[in-house]
Amino acid sequence: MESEVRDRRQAAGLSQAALGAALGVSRQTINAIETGRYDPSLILAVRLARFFGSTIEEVFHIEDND
Amino acid sequence: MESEVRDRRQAAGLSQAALGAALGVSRQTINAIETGRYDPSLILAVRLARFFGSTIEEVFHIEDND
DNA sequence: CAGATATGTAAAGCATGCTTGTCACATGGA
DNA sequence: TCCATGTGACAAGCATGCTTTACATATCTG
Repeated sequence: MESEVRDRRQAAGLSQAALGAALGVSRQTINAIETGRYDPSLILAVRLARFFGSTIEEVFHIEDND
Repeated sequence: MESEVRDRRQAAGLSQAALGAALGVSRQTINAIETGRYDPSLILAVRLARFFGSTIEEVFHIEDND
């Protein structure tokens, strides 16, 4: 799954660690999402979208087959 | 997490099994989501929202603490 | 009554999400 | 150079999502 997390995080001037801390997850989790190693849970996806003042559908680009 | 899945499924005149089949998951998974036993994955949440012609944020009501 | 359909739930097992700890590498500043 | 910061990745372990199988209950219809 592709996402705009990296772009939006960098636009906010935050490190992966800082974003993780702001959302209550580890920096490795942010890294894994940005590098596509796995998809976030629904709850974390909502937190990310809200943090960026956006919606899940805008932040995460979900294809038909994943 | 509360959701409108049950209401929207019934409005569509579908059984849990029929909805599961339409989305490629088991009827138990639909049941578990409707009864709140667990939250769907992000991908399944997107599939459900799209199936109902809506957005994740509209179908799933996600509080601050989950 | 018997059979079909819909729902709720449980157990076991596998897949995925997330944690902490750790190592490695790159870059920039004193 | 040395040190701090940022990033990528891996392993082990725990939590959660989803599967199949199975059992129970309720309702409806013949």
